[in-house]
Amino acid sequence: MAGTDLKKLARELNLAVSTVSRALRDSHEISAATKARVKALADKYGFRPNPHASSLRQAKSRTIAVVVPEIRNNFFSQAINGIELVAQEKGYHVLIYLTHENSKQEREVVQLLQNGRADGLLISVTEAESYPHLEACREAELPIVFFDRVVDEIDAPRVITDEKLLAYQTCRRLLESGCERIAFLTMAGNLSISRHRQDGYLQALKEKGKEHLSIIVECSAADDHSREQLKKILSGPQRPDAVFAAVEKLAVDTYEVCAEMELNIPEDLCVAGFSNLTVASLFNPPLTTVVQPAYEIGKEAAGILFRLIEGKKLLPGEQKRVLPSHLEWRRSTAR
Amino acid sequence: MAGTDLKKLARELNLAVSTVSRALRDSHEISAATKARVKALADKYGFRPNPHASSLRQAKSRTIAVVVPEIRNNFFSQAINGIELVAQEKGYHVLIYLTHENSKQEREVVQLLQNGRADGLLISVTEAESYPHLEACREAELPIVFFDRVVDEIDAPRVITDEKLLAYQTCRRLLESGCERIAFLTMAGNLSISRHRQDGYLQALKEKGKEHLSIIVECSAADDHSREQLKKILSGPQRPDAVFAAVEKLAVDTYEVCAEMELNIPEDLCVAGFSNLTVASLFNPPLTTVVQPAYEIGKEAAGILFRLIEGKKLLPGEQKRVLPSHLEWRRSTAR
DNA sequence: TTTTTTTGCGAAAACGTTTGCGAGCCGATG
DNA sequence: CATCGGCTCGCAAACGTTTTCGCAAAAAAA
Repeated sequence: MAGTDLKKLARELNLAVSTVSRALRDSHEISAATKARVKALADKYGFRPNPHASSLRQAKSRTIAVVVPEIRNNFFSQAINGIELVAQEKGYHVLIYLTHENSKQEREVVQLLQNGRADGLLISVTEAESYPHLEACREAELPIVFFDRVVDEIDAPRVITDEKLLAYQTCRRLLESGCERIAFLTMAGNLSISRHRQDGYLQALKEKGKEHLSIIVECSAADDHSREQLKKILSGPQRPDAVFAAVEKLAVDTYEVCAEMELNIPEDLCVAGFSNLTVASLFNPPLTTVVQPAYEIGKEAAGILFRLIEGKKLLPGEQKRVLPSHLEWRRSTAR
Repeated sequence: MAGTDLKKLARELNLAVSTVSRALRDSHEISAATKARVKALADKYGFRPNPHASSLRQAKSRTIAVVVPEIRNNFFSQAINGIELVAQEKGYHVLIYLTHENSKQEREVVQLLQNGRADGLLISVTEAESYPHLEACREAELPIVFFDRVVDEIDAPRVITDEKLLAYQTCRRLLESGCERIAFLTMAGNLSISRHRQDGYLQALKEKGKEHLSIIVECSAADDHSREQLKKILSGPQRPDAVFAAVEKLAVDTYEVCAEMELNIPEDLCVAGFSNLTVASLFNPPLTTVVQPAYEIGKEAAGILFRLIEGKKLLPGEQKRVLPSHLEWRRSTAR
């Protein structure tokens, strides 16, 4: 019922408000008999303590916030799935904020969390020159855990993947199967993930002595821009014979551009990329992907955040957790 | 800063707490001069009013809750995208709850919202015999708006699509292009969307006088079960020559089962289905889909919810809003 | 001038919980 | 018998806002 509060219960039971409160929270200083009486009535009315009053009094919200660039992205939606699972187990609530790759929005949103709205923050950052809002969280003693897109300068636990390794392995295999000119497609790029993946790409080239053949294509977040970029590259004089996409969207864009330009994958162009598309194997041709354990990342990050919130010591490996991705080699890279 | 509250500001400015509060909220009874003084200091400290105190006092949380069966589903993640956009514009926060198609969880989660944690609820329900928790919301005067999966018995605004029409059109076109035995794949079924889509399917069959050839396959939510079901149907004596999937997952399952059974789409089996996969055109073969305007549904539903929250009158069409889907006819249904 | 209105601000009560402390009561212990 | 300690429970103070009311002083009207 809407209008039930402790006062009403207390009146009806001839008890003090404090007694009712304690009874409901199973305090040891309340007799079993009254506990039963209280709980019975509370049940009857379907009483739920007002969360704002509780949060105000206890200075904790039983709520965590998740900030991600976007949600129409399998990686993030899977991660959120993991996060929500853990949160629900813990009896916590989950606030979601989307920044749409806009660092100003990210700043504003994070500011809103400072004053107790959330007990902790899980964030996959968007690109920016600096992150004062995250520093502010540290000062406000709001626990943060990064996942996937981290910022190195800020001292907070992070859950990431061995992306550099997998970028390296993927590119090496491309080279070994005969690709000569691999283009690396990346989002505008000072992001941790872009850097790491690019490092892996370059390492593979270097190892094969083909560093001078590197082609790095920076695509902006704008929808059409990346396709225009791609078209230019693919119709240029020295067309690459493979592309390695740092993010899912760019792999998909490549397929679309190839269709438009009537290029055949993999004959004319091998395509591989980081992606959590569960349907990559249904593509024409099936798309070679590096898939990250998004769900596990979410669970892991949430788990660490809760340990922080509960003031527990972090386990040795938890300050920087690296989860293994894996490579699904499919026909889009068959030479 | 963490420890800034009205009291601190008031002390430092030689003002009363109430004056500071009013100044920050641009009350007309505060002079421009003091407003400026107050705001300057508040800015300096980066003061944010404690949301729990505000919510407690004002009996509103500036938060809405979104309850969906799952998030690893393009329809829902796109819808959430739209919802979040509107909410952020309005300065509202968004709580997310996943029910994983579990009606008990849905009930529990919705109970938690009763006591002011959220000012409104956007829900796409999971199947259940009854929905007492939603009735309770109405009694608690918590505004609800349904989207996509609605429950007819409950009197609340709903945003849906013309799914029956599109199911009908799709099946008709399948029949007209020569399919004889169309199987309708659906999730366990008393859900509004299942019923409506099935109605469209049956209507098409009836119109062509083939109602007796209907094949309705109820697949459970369990992952493997639906594939087993499919295999049985497709290896039976009277194999269907087309399937129409009521939900995305079943269309994908069909592709996988066909691959396993070495059935060719569309030669051996036409496939179509409701789906918001943006990459359906990249499938092998490109998948014919009925795509719903998920993003717009989210925006629309959120808009209506806010009108409810703000106590405004609903516009005539808003009690039941039907948005148009559209059919993307592709090679998976080419005969 | 006096009266009324307006302007700007302060004191204090609320919102619904949780919690420190103290009070009464009981049985047990000295 | 006096004291003590353990059980239950009530009183009241918090938590940080918002808001009602009231009160002066200044401005306007008389």
